[in-house]
Amino acid sequence: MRNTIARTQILDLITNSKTALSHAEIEQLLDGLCNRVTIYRVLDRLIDDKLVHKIINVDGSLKFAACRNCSDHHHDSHIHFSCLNCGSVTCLESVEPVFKIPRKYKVQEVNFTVSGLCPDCT
Amino acid sequence: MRNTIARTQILDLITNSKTALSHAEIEQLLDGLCNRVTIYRVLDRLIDDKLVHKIINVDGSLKFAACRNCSDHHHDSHIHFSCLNCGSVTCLESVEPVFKIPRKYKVQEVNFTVSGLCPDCT
DNA sequence: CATATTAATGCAACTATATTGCATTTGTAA
DNA sequence: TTACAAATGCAATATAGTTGCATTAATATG
Ligand SMILES: [Mn+2]
Ligand SMILES: [Mn+2]
Ligand SMILES: [Zn+2]
Ligand SMILES: [Zn+2]
Repeated sequence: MRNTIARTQILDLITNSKTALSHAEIEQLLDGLCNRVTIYRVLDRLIDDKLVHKIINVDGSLKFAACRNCSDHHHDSHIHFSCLNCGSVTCLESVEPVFKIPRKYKVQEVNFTVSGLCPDCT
Repeated sequence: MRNTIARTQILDLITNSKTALSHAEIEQLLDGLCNRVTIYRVLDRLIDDKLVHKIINVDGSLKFAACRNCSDHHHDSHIHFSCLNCGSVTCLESVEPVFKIPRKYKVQEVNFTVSGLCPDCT
């Protein structure tokens, strides 16, 4: 795992962003720093390294956000809020929903997304 | 809204399926009954008509399942279980998660997916 | 510092999935 | 039975992500 310019920049962007970023947004922010294929590959690596987690939006689009306390395995069971107006996706780190599903299902991962209007768009 | 053969067949397939179906699965089951573009359009209409709801899977793929009690508006705030082994997606109609997010967010829709192993794959 | 090793990158081609425009077909109301 | 618009088929197009391979560059080692 090498500390390349692309990796550093992309991780910086994601870490410093208040909201989750899409591949397209990252590409635009990088402004030609690297090829779009490299962005895909760097994102994959950052996820493997537990530095970033992937969010599947309500419209099926993907967003990426920084991980907190995911050193050995991803545990982003928090809710993601997706604004239907501005398209922003925010990690609500402190909100973990409570649910109970039949014992016969073995739960491994969780993806909770709530959509509506964010504070800026209300 | 006309009652065409394609519409009837696709709705039948979805209604009678224990698990949610993807576009590809529907296409295969229909075995050439209609063009794949028609399947996309019929699915859109069925969703508009509140007869079917769309599920965004953990891998970003789409699945379609029959609605229950969604005559005037969709209210599928139940959990969906996505099996990482066989790929099946099941509506857990009775499971509605409890969560509380800051008042400044206006919630409209909800998409909860839990992944792991389904009863058949345990 | 110089060099060797191989991870990472760029590029082009390819794949998979979904959408659009338009001519034709078909369901249904009159 | 006819007229009209909804629905369909088909081809073209769009969008997103993947792959193979030659080249570049990060880092470990002497
Ligand atoms: Mn998150
Ligand atoms: Mn459902
Ligand atoms: Zn917003
Ligand atoms: Zn299964």
